Amino acid sequence: MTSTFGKGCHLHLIDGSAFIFRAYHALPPLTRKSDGLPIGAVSGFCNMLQRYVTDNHGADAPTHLAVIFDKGSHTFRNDLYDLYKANREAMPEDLRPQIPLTRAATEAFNIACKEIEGYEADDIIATLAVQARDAGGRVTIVSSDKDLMQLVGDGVEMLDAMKNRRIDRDGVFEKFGVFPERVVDVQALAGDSVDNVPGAPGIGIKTAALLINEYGDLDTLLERAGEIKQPKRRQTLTEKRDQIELSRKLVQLDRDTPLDFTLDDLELRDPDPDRLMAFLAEMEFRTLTRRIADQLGIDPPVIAEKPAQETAETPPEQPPFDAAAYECVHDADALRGWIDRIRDRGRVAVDTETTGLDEMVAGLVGISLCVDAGSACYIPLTHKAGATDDLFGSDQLAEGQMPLDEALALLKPVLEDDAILKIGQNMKYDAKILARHGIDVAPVDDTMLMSYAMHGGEHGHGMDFLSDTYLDHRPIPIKPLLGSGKSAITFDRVAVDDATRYAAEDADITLRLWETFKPQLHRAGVTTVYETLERPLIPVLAQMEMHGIKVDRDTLSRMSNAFAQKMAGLEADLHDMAGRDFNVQSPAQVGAVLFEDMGLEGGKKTKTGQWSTPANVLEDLATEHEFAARVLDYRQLQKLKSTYTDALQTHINAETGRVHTSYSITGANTGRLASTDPNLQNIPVRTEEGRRIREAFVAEPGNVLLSLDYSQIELRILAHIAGIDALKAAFADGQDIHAMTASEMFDVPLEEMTPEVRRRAKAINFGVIYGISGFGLARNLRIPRAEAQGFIDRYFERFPGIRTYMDDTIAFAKEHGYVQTLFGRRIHTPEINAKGPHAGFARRAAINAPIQGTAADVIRRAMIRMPDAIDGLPARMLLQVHDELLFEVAGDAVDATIAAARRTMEGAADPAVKLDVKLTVDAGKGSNWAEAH
DNA sequence: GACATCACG
DNA sequence: GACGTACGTGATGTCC
Repeated sequence: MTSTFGKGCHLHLIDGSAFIFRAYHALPPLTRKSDGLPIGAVSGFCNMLQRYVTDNHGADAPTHLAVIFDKGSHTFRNDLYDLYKANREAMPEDLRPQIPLTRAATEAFNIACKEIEGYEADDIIATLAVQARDAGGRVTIVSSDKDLMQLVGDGVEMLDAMKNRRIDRDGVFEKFGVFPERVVDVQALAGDSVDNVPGAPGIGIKTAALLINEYGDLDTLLERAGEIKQPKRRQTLTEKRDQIELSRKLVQLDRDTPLDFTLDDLELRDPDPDRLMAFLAEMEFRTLTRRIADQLGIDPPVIAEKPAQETAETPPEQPPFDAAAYECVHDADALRGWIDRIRDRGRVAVDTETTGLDEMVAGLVGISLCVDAGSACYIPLTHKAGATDDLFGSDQLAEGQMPLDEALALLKPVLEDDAILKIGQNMKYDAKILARHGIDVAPVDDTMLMSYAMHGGEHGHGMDFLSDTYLDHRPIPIKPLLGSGKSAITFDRVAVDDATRYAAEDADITLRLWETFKPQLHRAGVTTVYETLERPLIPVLAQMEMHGIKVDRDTLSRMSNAFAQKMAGLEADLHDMAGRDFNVQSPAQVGAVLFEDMGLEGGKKTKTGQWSTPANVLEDLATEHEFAARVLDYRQLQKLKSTYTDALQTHINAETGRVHTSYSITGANTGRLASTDPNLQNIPVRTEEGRRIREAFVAEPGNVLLSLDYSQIELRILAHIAGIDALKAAFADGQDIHAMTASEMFDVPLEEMTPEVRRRAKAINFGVIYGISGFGLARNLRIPRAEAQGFIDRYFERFPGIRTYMDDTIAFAKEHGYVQTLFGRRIHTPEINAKGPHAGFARRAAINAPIQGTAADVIRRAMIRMPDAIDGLPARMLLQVHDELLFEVAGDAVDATIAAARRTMEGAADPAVKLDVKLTVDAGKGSNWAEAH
């Protein structure tokens, strides 16, 4: 029987974050012996919890106890002020994986462990403290955070566990110069640099307390600010009134946080010895396990002295693969059994089987699940009965399958449960398939993204390769099941037995890869990259892809017809000029006409022995020869028609009327995204004719397309990374960066700059980013190689930091086998120590990767924050084109959306990286993409 | 399926 | 002294 909280009860509330950080900083970086998982903070946390419970037996002993944690990074305070806590340092790499373990530790001690999405721990503490006080009980808040001091009084005290000092009303007065009732007023004026609360500039705690004590409270002070004698203070309080009142809202704790539990749920409980011992043993805390076992009067469990693993590649011990052991789930009872096991384990590998690769169209055929290595099942859902050529049975569902709706209804609570981790290989695919059936999968882990974070640049990240490499197991190939060519079938035509072996194995492999990769992430130093740049991108991209962009078929169709007509005319002209028929689309045949029939000099052959006729060669010939000019015209139209105006029409989704690209998170080694099916990152823009294709990308009626793009982001990042003061200054002054470079290099004053000189400097600026060579620049500018080399020498002379950056980067790559972005993304450069021409490529790629990769990281960060930033606005993020984000927004919210999106993009590096160069974003709007860009 | 070409940042 | 040479992508058509 539990009693009701009231007089005589004493609630202790532990600020979980404070405990964790103290434990982290108090202890050396210990790691778990068996696998190297960092465990120091968890160890310290457990020690502190254990001591707290056993040492508190006197008059202040708790009758109720809870550890309160923060949850989610976005709270109502971010809505009030988006810079709230914006300058907080990123969490240390080796602490991040320990956070969930501290919650597990609290639960293992059988202490109430509470957190509420969207609220800070301080608000929950405030609410509980007020409830307990109102019920007539005592409260001890275990924290030294001054933000909590506003709660002290009437039986509420704070305990600074570090100094073992209790803080009452007098203690608060000592700290703030006012009693708890007025602490918020003082904080509103003084601000807080740690949480980035602005306050009143120039006023600290001392002055704030003085003013509050003189005028009584903040409202009175602000009302009567005009009476203040000191002119500076008077001006500040008058002019910064809004900022001060905002600051008050930020520091005021919410005492009405909605709680899904009561004070009575926090009653002190004895730990369950088995559970506690199991946890401590799993963490391999030998000393602590023994000490607590002694206290509980039980025998400590034996913790095996497992040797540290030899290499990071050694997979954990796992049972052999056994396709015969996979279960085919036919009914609800069997599925419930699996769901119980999933809930038990708190995690599950999931894989969906579908009728195709286009997630917007493909039908769901079955789902496979795996809870432990070797223990997997397949749930067939929409397999068709009989042979494919069976005229009568072919569209009937096969027997022994659960109704789709019933299976999904059972799975939905699990797939959406916050406490159950869903593991996938390329989870964005499965998430989109399930989203079309009303299931919002979360939280997720993705083995493909883990591999990308650890091994980007080393190899691909497909499941077959990963399984072969890291599990030493070749998966069942899909080819024999589906066939190929004309006779290929879709997965719903695969026999259920075969499907079970194939699909369940995929889930099994995924789980084993996860068990292999998870502990390796921090050893590879990429936990933060995975957690902040990869994993959170999954739902963001899934939403963008599912929303799609409206493309007007009529516009494209009309353009296709116009192109076809022009091309037919050009083709006839070209045949006339050649004096014979030939295929204009064949470079080899064009070359034959030019260099054989017409006998032109200077033709080069490709490595396969065919005539080479790339655009730059034809351009050189075009001044003299009409034929070459017409071939170029033809090729441009051919490209626009086949790749864009024709192909895009086939990508318009029949249901949505929109085009849904698919972004590959792991597609580019540098961290850039890649867009496929269709590629919407290479829609023409550089020529007038091509740009018109963008007119077909339109907003819905009443809406507008917005385009926001980073201005010169890679050059800005180069200026920061290489520390080029002249470039930094030019960006700070908002100068034309290419003109500045030209002026500096060629000694031409800015006001006398010619377009030609500027063009050369621009080519050099870009060349630098790409790992410039005299040959490459010469070809690009069509100048003699010696002259190009002269420009480069001059450039390095004027901006010596560039040379240093290049040399240092290559030296780093040679030593470590990878280079890094400012955010810690690692791009491996396996060829850097190779001999021969390979090395040249690898060197230039190594020089480019930190720059291109940092820019890619920046826009990823912006994209991940964007849904929150535009929350509440009638706006959607549609596309990403490397340095550009495209939005669709209702006409009346254009300005608000531009403001929110620009702020998010320009501040995307903060707080993890403090750039020496500000990022600026240009915005455009219009009814179509051509206008908006 | 490799190659050449060309669209984008 | 020669070698090849701007970075990162995806889609299309030819040719074998």
